[in-house]
Amino acid sequence: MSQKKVSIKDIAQQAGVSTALVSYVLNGKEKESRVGQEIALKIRQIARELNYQPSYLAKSLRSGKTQTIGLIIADISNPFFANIARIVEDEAKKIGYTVIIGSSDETADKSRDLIDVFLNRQVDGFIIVSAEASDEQIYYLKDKNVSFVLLDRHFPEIPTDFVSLNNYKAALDAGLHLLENGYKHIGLIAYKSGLFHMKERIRGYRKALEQHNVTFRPEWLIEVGFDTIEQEVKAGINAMLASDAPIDALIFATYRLAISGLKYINELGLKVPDDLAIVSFGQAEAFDLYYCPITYLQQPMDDLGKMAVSVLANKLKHPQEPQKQVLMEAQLIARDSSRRKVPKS
Amino acid sequence: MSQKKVSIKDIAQQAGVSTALVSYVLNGKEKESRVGQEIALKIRQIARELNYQPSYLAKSLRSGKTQTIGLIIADISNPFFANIARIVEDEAKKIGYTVIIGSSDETADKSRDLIDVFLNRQVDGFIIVSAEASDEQIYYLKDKNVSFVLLDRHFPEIPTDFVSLNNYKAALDAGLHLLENGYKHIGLIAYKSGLFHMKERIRGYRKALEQHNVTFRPEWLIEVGFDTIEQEVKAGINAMLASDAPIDALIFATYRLAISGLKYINELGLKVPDDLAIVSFGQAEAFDLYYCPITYLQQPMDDLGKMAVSVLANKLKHPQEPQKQVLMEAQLIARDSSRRKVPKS
DNA sequence: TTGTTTTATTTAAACGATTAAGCTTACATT
DNA sequence: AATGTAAGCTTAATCGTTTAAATAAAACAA
Repeated sequence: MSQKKVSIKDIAQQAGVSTALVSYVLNGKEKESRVGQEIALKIRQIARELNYQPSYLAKSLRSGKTQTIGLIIADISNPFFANIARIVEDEAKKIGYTVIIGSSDETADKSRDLIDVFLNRQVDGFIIVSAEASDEQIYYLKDKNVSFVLLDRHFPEIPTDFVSLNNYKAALDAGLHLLENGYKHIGLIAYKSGLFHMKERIRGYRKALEQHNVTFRPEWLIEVGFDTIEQEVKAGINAMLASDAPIDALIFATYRLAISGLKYINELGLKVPDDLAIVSFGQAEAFDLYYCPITYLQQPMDDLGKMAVSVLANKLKHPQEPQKQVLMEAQLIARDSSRRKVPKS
Repeated sequence: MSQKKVSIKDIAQQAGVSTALVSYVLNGKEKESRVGQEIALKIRQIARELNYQPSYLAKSLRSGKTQTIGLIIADISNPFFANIARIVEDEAKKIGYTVIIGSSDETADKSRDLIDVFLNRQVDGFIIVSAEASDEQIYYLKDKNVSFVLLDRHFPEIPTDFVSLNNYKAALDAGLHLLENGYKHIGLIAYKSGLFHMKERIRGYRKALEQHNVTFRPEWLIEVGFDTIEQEVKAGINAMLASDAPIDALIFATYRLAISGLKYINELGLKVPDDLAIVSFGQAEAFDLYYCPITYLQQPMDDLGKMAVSVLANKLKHPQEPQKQVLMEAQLIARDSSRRKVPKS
């Protein structure tokens, strides 16, 4: 960078005053600090002429605030989170915050690393999409008295601010939708996870069956590990189909599971929805492109992102206010993959 | 944040020395600055005990370096760029840099905004995926003597460092692949763009036709505007099919165009590849999921991202070294959507 | 005139680090 | 004894801001 930055000092020199005056004027404190009218005007003028840009570094060092938010998401290669990231970024910029993003890749270790790096960078607060087994980190942050908001996933046993989805209700809706359309043997493929949002999805699914007096079969529920999706999804679908009560409908608890599952369903030559109805969480271009458009639970990404920023911003301004816990509703977008069941001839 | 940060001063106090010594020791300059053995040990010990974390802000203010890279990408909601972002972030972290990401959403205005915000944040350098008509910004940066590397897109008339794809070669390969598999009437859907990478793709496509002595038809080449993809793609495909020489194969110049085009091809009830063979740039889960897996040009995202970071890092260390201009090759992944043409019976 | 306010401005410390330069000792050399 | 020099520290300036406190000058009151 060639042109050495112009500082408050340069302006002061030009105007023939002290740096203090310049600071007062440029921060709009001329009234409180009783700065003269014409000198204020002159300072503003010179600042404009020199194209003065205040140093965030110096400001931050002094104030202890960096106007920076650390966003830790579980997986940036997942379009859902990528979009959330973009929304958070836009929203934060509107209120004068810069966002630094990190992807934990669903591991607690990386997540902890990121938290440390970001704390070192003196972020003012965090928005976090928690990874598996990262609850200890939440305690850590609470302990340090750092402001944060959990997004999309939260820990019911830890009192925190959060913005998340009513996953129970969403899964319940998905199940009821299928049942009402005539499907009785409904499977669910979920992640093997201790995270609450996943458990809630399972709970909702089971509640739907219960409400329609369908007896749950253990082989209908498959929980797969993060790093063995491919194999376990295949094995799971096989088991569901080989059951005494083979499934006629399948719910995927996440977008990624759906992609994996649909690939395999294609391989098997099964026709959606005649052989197997489908509903999935999340949304993806892939769902539109599929020969039979996939019914999905639309998560209000925009609202989730915006709300998270707003809750955090508020928390930063008023640290003592009570915690905000927001649950949003997903919307079921019904399409061909779950259309009313036609009895096989 | 409750526990007030521990500073170099606290350590100095505990050790009963001046802050200078602490700084020397903690920066490994004990030799040059002739610090006593045991006092050095003691300082290190105390630093560890107090869990000292240096303040980036103070360091940066002093040094003028923030160890931060600004990454400006054209569109974070595009999985290709989202992945690039992730790779850049990981790679940068390895060498001690933090990345702040901004999405220009393919507009020069937002891109300029981001550059200003990031400059204000004193990023050490930029990695930029340029938006349309943003060449003036590149001059601006050059003028300011800011270090940057262009990624994926560059301006041939402006001498800069860049890491990009051999788009000409990639498109040529795509065309030749189709021609060699028996397709003669090949269309291309591209963006209406002044950007070089897009022009190169078109040039490569036309070169392929030329090499096989296929006379190019104007209606085979459709260039659509960013914000009218849907309609123009439809109209374009219609025109290509209604031609005197209707197309039997279609190349999409980007992933997003492919998604849009394939949806419409589905609507039309055309069968891939029997009615229409397909090759697309970019890669997407959607391509795998399609009933007929789509042939695509695999961009070496990993290498692109890593190389960009490495070129920038080098530039930051040795600003005077000659510019690095890297062109990488895409790999054609042949799948069913472009399999050898079977003459219609 | 003297004292009290009010107004306008400057001084200087602080944020947390880095680093050139200066200051003591101790010891070796002449 | 005088001088040189190396070792081991400390001092203080600096990066660019903010802001409490001090100061100076002007305005007003008694």
